[in-house]
This record gives sequence, structure tokens and C-alpha cells, in this order.
Amino acid sequence: MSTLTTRAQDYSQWYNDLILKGGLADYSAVRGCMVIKPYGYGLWENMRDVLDKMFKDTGHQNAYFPLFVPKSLFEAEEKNAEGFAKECAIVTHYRLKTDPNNKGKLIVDPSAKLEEELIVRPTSEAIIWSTYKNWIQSYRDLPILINQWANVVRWEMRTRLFLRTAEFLWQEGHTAHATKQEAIEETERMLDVYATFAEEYMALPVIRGVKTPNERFAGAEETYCIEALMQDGKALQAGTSHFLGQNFAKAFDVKFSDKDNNLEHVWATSWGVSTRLIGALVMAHSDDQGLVMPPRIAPLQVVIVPIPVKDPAGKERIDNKALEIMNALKAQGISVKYDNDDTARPGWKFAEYELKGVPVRIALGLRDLDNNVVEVARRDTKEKTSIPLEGLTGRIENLLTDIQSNLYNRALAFRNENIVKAYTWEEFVAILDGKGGFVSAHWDGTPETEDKIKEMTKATIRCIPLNNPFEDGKCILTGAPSKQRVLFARAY
RNA sequence: CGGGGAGUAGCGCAGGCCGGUAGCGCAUCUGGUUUGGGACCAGGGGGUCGCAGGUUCGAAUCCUGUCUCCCCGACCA
Repeated sequence: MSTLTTRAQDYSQWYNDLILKGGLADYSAVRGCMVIKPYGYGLWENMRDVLDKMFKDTGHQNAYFPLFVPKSLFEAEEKNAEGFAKECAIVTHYRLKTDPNNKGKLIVDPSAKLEEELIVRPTSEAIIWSTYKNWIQSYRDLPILINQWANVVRWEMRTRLFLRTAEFLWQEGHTAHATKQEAIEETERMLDVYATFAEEYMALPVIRGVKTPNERFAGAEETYCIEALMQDGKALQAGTSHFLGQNFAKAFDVKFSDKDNNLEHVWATSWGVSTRLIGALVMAHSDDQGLVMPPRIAPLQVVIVPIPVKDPAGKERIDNKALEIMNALKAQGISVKYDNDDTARPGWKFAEYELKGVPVRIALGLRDLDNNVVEVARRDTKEKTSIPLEGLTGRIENLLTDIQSNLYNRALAFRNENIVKAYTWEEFVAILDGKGGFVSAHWDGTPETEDKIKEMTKATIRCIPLNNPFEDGKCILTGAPSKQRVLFARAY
């Protein structure tokens, strides 16, 4: 019987408890790296499948590039290299040998030192653009619209399950275009794909925006992002899409002949979301009883729990009806598990599936069968109702849809309540130290002020929202004139 | 890298100050009774106490060194 830490007791511990006890992931023998367990991986697979289809529908194809990046390629785009230099794992040797002084132990073979060190990719722009150079000669070769599903390594000082681990899974899109306009359109299109995915599938409301130069991806001209709000009032960047200009084309000398036979550098974008989204999902919807999975990407949507009886005939009646319900739901594309494990009792199962956040639970006993009903419990509100067997499948489908939109609306209401305008510095600090959330405030537009605010409050500018209304005002810190508000928050 | 915490059975912990050959809860196994919100009774199995030295007749316990993990901060998606 595992008890969870509550959010009020210790938010971080609550989060860890949910991940570990909910069966999403486990710590591993490697510092900062985690094991994604089947239930967590199932969630990732669902997210991946939906996103993959959305990428394909917008004209992209998948490919795969190497894990290792020769150092000389890695350093070609200076800003990008600099940005990631501090968190790179480096391969320097390619062989081990038995330690002559300590039998049974291995040491690095000094004679197997690599001519050139290999960087374990923290992102793949370098290896990909060195390849694109060979693929692009003419405007007829463009655009190149490629995505890859991969793992990357960023040697972070401090890690947190899913939110920040040394190795993580993600997808990275890398596109090449003939014109600046087309590349910007691509950047915005993919941001929109991410936002749609977050809102419609993860039930996670996000703010679309652009990053300030301070927060911009190393090597990008413009970084677009979607920002979400967690229940503890901290913001979380859920996805980014970068307009890379011609920076990588210039660094890797990627040129094409346009229709007028002029040689031009190509325009680039890159965009990504990672397993971090799972952390966002957990912190957006879950409660003190455990995880809460949005039906559209839940690893398991419906669980059927029988109420056991000793009488074999009664048991068979329950089994038959449960299987009938399961098959009917499956026929509608709903994922269902009939948990007829008779070594666990129903109460234990109820608690277990609540911990795992399964959206709908159907309980089925003889009492129900005699009345031609089942007991249906929804995870989001924990409401239980008796529902007639007649038309059950349609009701469950509607219920799943309802849970999905309820989760979104709940998260949206919370998010909107927690976007607060600040007019004075005192107010600004009070909001951050109080309930947190996004603070909408004027900023004088300088990196210096942004840094100073970060130093004083730990809050950063999460984004300048797209379609932000212009409004004359004064910078919250310096009082210098400002044309628009930006969103500040403490963030993951 | 700085600050804090922890390594004892699969998990969570006690024991340590005061050295005498390891214990509790959960889980697990067997049998039985149970089953509509984390069942109960009885019996059983499981640990070179993170690692390496040292002190001692004897070390989970004392001393020295070392490794690892977690949390908070600096870095970052």
C-alpha cells in the first residue's frame, strides 16, 4: 500500500512519487538518466504516433542521422557550438582492455585514442547540415522537409525525471528552404502543429510566442515556443520551433542555384518536442490520488474490473459480459483492459488504476448484471454512476470525449486565472512570490534588464505572445518606455 | 561545483551514541477464509548492513578513506 506525497506537502516529491509509483519511469544506474517503463513508454508511443502523423500530413519524412558528431563539424556553427559546449559528452577512445594490474577489470586502452573526438549529439543541426550540403544544388532540391526521432544527450548539472535528464528522447525536424519567407512559414506552421497537439491531445493549454534574444536557441534568428503552466505556478516550455536564417547554410556552405541561376545560401528551420512533454502532462492534470491521463493519449483508456464471486456460474456470467463489453469498445478503437487477475481484490485495483490515471473504470458484478447496468467511474472527477448495458459503448465514447474536454477546460481556467498583469515592481515580486503563474508586464526590451530581473526574482521572460497587443507603458524594473507587455514566470 | 540528506531483504525504514554475529512494516511463497474502495488468520523463504582499509577476541555499530544516489542552488529543453 503505497501512499503518495500530496502536492501541498511537497510538490517535487509528489511529482517524483507519481512518476515512480505510477510506473512511468525509474531511476537508473547512470547518474541523471532514467529508465522509461512500459506504461510511460506507451504514453510516449501514443504521443509520437500522433505527432508523426501530423508531421507526415504537413509534408515531412522521417530519416535518421548518427548519434556522433565529429568535433570539427560540431564547432562549425559557432553560436550553436558555444551554446551547447558546456553540456557535451565526448567520445575520446574506441577500445577498452584488461587492466594488467587488476585482473577482471577494464581500462581505457591508451593506444585507441581517436584522431578526432566525437561529440554525442546534444542536437543534430551540425551533422544534418553537413549532409544537406551534399543533397542540395538546385532550387529543384528544395525544400527538404525531414524529421528524425532520436535520443540526445545534454550533460545537465541537475536532473529531474522527464523534465531534464542527461539523455532524452525527442523528435527534431530540420528543413531547408529556398526563401526566407518559406522558412518562416515552416517555423510557424510547426509551432502551430505543436500547439494543436498540446491542446487537442494532451489537453494542455499553451501560449504561442517568441523568445527574447536571451532565451533564443543558440544559432537561431528567432525562436518560437509554446509555454504551458504547471499546477505549482511554474511555467514550462513544451516545444520550440526555430527560424535559423542562413546561419547553418553559411557555416556548412550549403548553396543552391535559383531559377535565375544565382547562387544563394538556403534558409533553415528546426523544431522539436521531447519526453519532457510527459512531465508537463503529469504536472498539468494529476492530483493527490495519482496520475490523470487525457483519454486521447492515455496508454490505457478503459479498465474493466470484475467483482469476483465464488460461484463458477456467476463468475462465467461476469467474464462473458466483461469480454463482450471489451470487444465492443475495442471495435470502436478504444484501448481496454479486462483485469481478471483473481489474486488482487477489487478495492486494490480501483486504487491502482486511479494511481495510473486510467480515464475510465468499469466495475462489473452480479448485482449490476441483474440490473443490466455497470458501474462507471471517471478519473478526472472521481464521479461514479450506474450506466445501462444498453448503449454502453456510445456512452463510454462520449464520456472519454467529455473527460478530454473537461481536463482541457480545467487546465485552461487555471492557466487564465494565473496570467496576471503587474503595474509596479512590488506587485510584480508579490505575484511571483505568491501564487506564481505568468506575470504580464512591460519590459524595456534590453537583455540587461531581463538579466537583472532574473537575478533578482529568478523569473525569466517566457515569451512575447504572438499577436500581442501593443500598449504604451513603462518597464516594470527600469521605468523606460515600452510598447508591449511580455510574460514573465519562474520556469522548469 | 556549493549546501543538505541517504546507502541495512524486492520496497519503505529501525538498530548505531553504549561493539557480542540483524529486526519491523509492506511485498513474496504455502494453506485456509474472503472479495462492491488498497482483506484476514496461520506457517515459511529471503540480507557478505554501498565499497576498501584500520582498531578489536569480536564491527551494521568506532576510526580513516572512497563510491553512488536523492533533494535545494548555480547551468539548461
